[in-house]
Parts: sequence; structure tokens; C-alpha cells
Amino acid sequence: MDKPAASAPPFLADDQLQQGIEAMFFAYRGFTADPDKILAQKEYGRAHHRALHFIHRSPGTTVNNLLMTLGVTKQSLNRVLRTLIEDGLVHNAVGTRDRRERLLTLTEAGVALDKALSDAQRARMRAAYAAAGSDAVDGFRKVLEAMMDPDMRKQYKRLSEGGTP
Amino acid sequence: MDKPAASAPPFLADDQLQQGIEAMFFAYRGFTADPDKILAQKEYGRAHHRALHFIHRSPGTTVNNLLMTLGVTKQSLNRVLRTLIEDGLVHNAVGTRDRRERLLTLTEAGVALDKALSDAQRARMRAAYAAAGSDAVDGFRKVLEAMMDPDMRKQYKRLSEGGTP
DNA sequence: AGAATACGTCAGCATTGTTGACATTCCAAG
DNA sequence: CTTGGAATGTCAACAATGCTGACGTATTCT
Repeated sequence: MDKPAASAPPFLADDQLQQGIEAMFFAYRGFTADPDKILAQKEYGRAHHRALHFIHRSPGTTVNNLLMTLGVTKQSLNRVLRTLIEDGLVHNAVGTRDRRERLLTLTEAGVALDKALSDAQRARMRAAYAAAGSDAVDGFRKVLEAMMDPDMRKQYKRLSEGGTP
Repeated sequence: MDKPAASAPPFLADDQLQQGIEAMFFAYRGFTADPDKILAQKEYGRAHHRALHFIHRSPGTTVNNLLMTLGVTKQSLNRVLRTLIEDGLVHNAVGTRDRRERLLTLTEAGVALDKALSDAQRARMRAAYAAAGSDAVDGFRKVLEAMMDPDMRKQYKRLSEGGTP
């Protein structure tokens, strides 16, 4: 069943996979470390960061959209969203097309906090890109994209291509 | 308005960074999705998975070692470790060199659960590697490695090179 | 002998996720 | 116009996993 003779290495790959798994684990820690430091000083957590990020990315998005992007329950999101609205970081407008919807946008203060968080995270990403080289960056994104669930990949591509439609 | 003259694109890079950030977010969800499904059926969570993984990776490791690898407090780890020991997945031996230490190893049952989780995670990683190609894999690991904090990078390299020392 | 280390544990708290249930508002179809 | 369903908000309860702080015990080092 596993007799690869002299050509393709079948279980060497397992080492590669193992390494990839551990790389994801350790790298994700680095990925979130800088924003977390900033958030810890304020009253916010990682969930607030994510909400700010995706509202910034798709201004005027609805709660339902955000829910699907983030992949959490509405109760979980609402807790976070409520504090952001109360604190004046996110603005809440009744939908024009459908008045049941709430269109979410960042206020100036929201943009400012998002920028602080985003700058920290981008700085690390920029350094990693620079250290690894542009060929590596391409492969990096290819593998990550292939690792996503199909629904998430759609979200991802929509954001990447659409920019801010 | 994305036509930056003809030479070096200065803020085009920001799009790349933004994409990388979102790729990390969505991909990490995929990365944890399969083991999470298995864990949800049992009485365990992601923290148990991590403990099992790294004990399996470094049999005979100490609590302190594991603590540094995982980057959590001993109280947090202990809660997880205790249930794993009680449930007979992890074995706990008094250190020989230093009797204060507890040397952690997986039992047969522990190996079995780790394998189930690991198989699921590796299957996704394997598919992603296959879809992206081996050049991409190389870049993937380069960028992730560059993204880690220095301490984590040391841990990562020690595990990658050492195999099971 | 005394300091330091490794580990375990109790207690309490915060964040962030989950279900389940219910109310409101509004669009759209009959 | 009524009615069903969609989008949202909210209350309550609970679970997983982090954290800090404080002790206690065993062991080793100085």
C-alpha cells in the first residue's frame, strides 16, 4: 500500500505537513500579537478588532453580511457591536433599500482606532513580506487561499477583487 | 483610480498587505475547522488539541517546556492537562534528572486521539499544498516563519529540525 | 540552612463563543 | 390587507479558555 520505491516520497510529506501546521500555529500568534497589545490598553478585544476591520473594508455593510464574514452568532456579534456603537466608533443607519437592515459604517474615531490596529498588523506583515521575498508572498497567499473553506474563499475573493464597491 | 504612474507602487503594497491579513484570518478558520468538529463530539476543546499535539511532538517534555511552547499560563494549561491525565490520554512521570519535573507523554489513547485530530488537519493541509504547488509551499512557510515572534521562531525551528530528539 | 525552581491548586474574573426564546419592524406575496 | 418570513435586537444561561494573585509542597541549588 505504501511502497514508493524510488520516486515520489510519501511520508516525507508528513514532515512538511507537520511543519506547515506548526508554522500556522506560531505565526498566527505573531499575527495577532501587536493589535492585541493595543486592544488590551483600551476596553476592547480581538472581536472588536475584527468587527472594525470588516466594517472599514465594506462600509455600509449589513449586520447579516458581517455575521457571515465573521462566522459567529448574531448574539456574539451584537455584544461587540453594541459597545462599539455606544462608544461612538461605529455608526448605525437604517437601510434605504430595505429598512430592516442596519448599515454599518465607522465614525472618525472608529477609523482612527482601526488605523492604529491595522498599522500595527500591517507593519508585521510588511516585514514578513520583505524578509521572505515577493515570490514567497505569492506562494503564501496561494496556500492560504487553498486552505479556506469554500464559503470563506468566496468572501475573501470578493473582498480582494472588489476592493470597496 | 489605481494607476500609479509607471514606476514603484507605494500604496499598492497596502492592498497586498491587507489581502495577506484577511487571508490569514480566513485560512486560520479553515485550519482549525476540522479538528474542532471532532473535538466538539468529545468533551474537549482546541486547547486540548494543542497540548496533545506538542506532547506527541516532544515526548517526555516538561510542563514548563510546554508552557513556553503554548504561551499560556500554568493555571490555564493545568486545567487542560488535568483532564487529559484523568481521562488517561496523557501520562505523567516524575523526572529522573530532576524529580521536580513531570515528564509528559501520550498514552495509547492519547496517541489515538491525536492521530484523529492530526489526520483531519493534515488532510486539509495536504489538499492545500497540492492545490498550490510545491513552489507555493516554500513561500508559504517562509512568510509564516518571518511573521513569528523571535521566541516562537526558535521553538518552531527546534521542532522542525530536531524532529523528535 | 535558606533561596530558588517546578509544579499543582484554589478562587475569581474577562472575553468570546454557544443555544434558546421572544419582540419588533418591515418587505413581499397571496 | 393580512400574513409569513426576513433582519435585527435582546435577555438569559452556559462553556471554553485566557488572565492575576496567592499558597503549598517537593526538590534542588548555593
